[in-house]
Amino acid sequence: MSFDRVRVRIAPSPTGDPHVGTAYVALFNYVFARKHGGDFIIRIEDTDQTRYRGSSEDMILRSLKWLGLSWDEGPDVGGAYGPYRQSERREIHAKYAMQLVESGHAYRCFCTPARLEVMRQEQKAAGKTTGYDRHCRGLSQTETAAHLTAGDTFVVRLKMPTEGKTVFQDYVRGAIEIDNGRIDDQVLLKSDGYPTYHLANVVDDHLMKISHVMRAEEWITSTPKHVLLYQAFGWEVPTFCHLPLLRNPDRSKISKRKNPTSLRYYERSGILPHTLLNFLGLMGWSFGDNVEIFSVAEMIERFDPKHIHLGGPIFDQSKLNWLNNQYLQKSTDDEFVSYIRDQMFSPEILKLLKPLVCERIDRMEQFVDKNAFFFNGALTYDQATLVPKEKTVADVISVAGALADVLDDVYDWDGEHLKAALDTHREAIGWKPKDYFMTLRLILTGRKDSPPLIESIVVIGREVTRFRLRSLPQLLK
RNA sequence: GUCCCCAUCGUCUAGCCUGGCCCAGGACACUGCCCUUUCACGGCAGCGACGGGGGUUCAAAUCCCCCUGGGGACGCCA
Repeated sequence: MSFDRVRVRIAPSPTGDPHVGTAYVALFNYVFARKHGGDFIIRIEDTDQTRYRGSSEDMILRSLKWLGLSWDEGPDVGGAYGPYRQSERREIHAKYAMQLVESGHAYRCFCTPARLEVMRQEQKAAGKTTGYDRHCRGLSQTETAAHLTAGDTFVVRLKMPTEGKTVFQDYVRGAIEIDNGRIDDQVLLKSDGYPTYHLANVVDDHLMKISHVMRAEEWITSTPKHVLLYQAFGWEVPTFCHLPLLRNPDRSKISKRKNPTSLRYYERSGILPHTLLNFLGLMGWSFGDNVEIFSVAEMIERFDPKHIHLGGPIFDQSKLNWLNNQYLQKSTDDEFVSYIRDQMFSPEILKLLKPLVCERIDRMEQFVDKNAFFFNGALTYDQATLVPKEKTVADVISVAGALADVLDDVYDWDGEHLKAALDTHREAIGWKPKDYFMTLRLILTGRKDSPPLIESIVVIGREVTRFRLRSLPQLLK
């Protein structure tokens, strides 16, 4: 291999909560980099303007710092190969895309999203695999020029070979091959001028001298596209290593609807950062010698991606709890004090709580009992009081589920947006305000005498709110 | 549906590459007992798996093939 240095990266997309899957991939990359004295890099892949959330990048970096995974280059610390935010690299990506157009490896496509949608529908109806029909691939220079002068928007697509097969070596899986005929003419540059993941990823990995691409298994199918892209550019292909996907208890790809996925949830619920790292290290990998409890430093000593078990591990909360308990028991007095003080009763949380709780307590002694729900995860419910007259348990469960969906779409977790979302949802389902808000109050705070609902939800946070809403069906069974 | 990946206790896994030491080891969960004024911790014990079928071999959890099952991908999302 001619990469003279191990350089790995994680490429999170700032579209929401910091994800436990990001931490998982980050851990393995981090450990691999440290093991080989290489570099661990964070690159923010914010090329999707429709899903971009401003606060997300900060939260992701914050959560990774909380975990103690430090990076050598990234959007906040810079580095020799920056910028590390793809939105700031648009000109670079556009330049390389046009370079491929000129070299004949790519072409402009003027098909509208509407046309593509119709095409896909037809393909689906005919029972075929969906894929671009290469309508614009054969466009003549004059036809292209006509579109251009007409001001038609276009995307740039990679011209995939129609014959032969593309093979790449996965570091843990061995050779993986796919017939070129089934690889789509991938969009490289979107009509808004932003690159797609495929282009940006390959270009940036090359420019940043990434030697090993360790990412989740879901990328296997598109890896041949990436390989073909490297070849079109004439660049050396890095080593690919696809990690297994974390799973929900039902074995589907881990998702926030079925399992808490936010790192902030684990932080808020009092899982220690080194517990989570240790636990993640147990997913698909084992230390050996029947040792289950180990530090990241110890993991670095033993780690070898070759020994990754490829079955997708279920992210099971009960073993995580056991592990955390082990660490809690082992902690020193000072450590324990700082865990509780910094992670549970942090000044940030207490300051948020102050305006909500102050007028409702006289002696401070009442604080803990009256406000336990701000710190708890799951609550217990009394069905009789939870369900309004004229409503059933099933009604409440369905409202909770629907509301969880609604709140997943609320990107700005503040009073204003939450109020709007709740009002809209309440009207949509036609519940009386009194029933709706009291039921919600009981579900989310567990008591009737809690501080104002919306403000409370803001503090409880997105993760715990979702958790209470989503876990309600089990609790009412 | 098509393609790709995967397959050991309910769960996380060891063993598989380099077949015999495996009638499969550890951990979580669960059950029982012990410790204990309670709960928890801790200790001990128990329950519990090589998906199925063909090969190869003196010998297969380990190698090969098929089936089945699970997952992923099929976007101007990453």
